Amino acid sequence: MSFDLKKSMLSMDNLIFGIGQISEMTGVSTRQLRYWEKRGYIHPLTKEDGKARQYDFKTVIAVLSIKHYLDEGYTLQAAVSKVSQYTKQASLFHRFMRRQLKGISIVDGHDALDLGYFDGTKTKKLYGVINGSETYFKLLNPDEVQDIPLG
DNA sequence: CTTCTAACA
DNA sequence: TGTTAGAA
Repeated sequence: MSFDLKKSMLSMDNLIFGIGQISEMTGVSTRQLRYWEKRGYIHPLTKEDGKARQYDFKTVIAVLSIKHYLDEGYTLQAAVSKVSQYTKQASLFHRFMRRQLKGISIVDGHDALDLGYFDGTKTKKLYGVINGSETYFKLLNPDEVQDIPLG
C-alpha cells in the first residue's frame, strides 16, 4: 500500500486511549469523563456494558479543549458549545483541504500548497505560497513549478 | 492494577 | 464532583 499524504497530514487518528490515559493527559477526572459522556458531550468508540471505554485522538483534543474553557471560567455547557463551534469550523477546513490539497511544491523559491486547478480549463493551478510568516496566492501552470515528492 | 456502576458524602 | 464499595 502506498503512503497517503492527506491521510498522514489531515488525520492523526487511529490511536486508541483508555479512560485513565485520557484522564492523566488532560487533567479531567474519570468521574467527569463518564459524566460528560452521560450528558452526551463526549462519545467513546466502544461502550459495552461493564467493559472499558475506548476513545480516539479526536476525543482527547475535545476533552483538552473543554477543559481549557472550563479553566477560563466557562460552564461545562458553554465550554462544550465553544468546542462544538470550533470543531465545526475545523471540520469544514478539513473537508476542504482533504479535497483540494494536491501536494507541496516550490513557488518563488518557497514552499507552497498545491491547491489544484483553478478553473475548468485545467491549465493553471492555485498555489498557496508560504514565505516565513507571510503567505499569498499565485496562479501558475503546473510545469512552471517544482513539485516536492510526497512520502 | 485498572475500569465499571451505583450510591453516598 | 469526589470518593468508595464490590465486581469484572
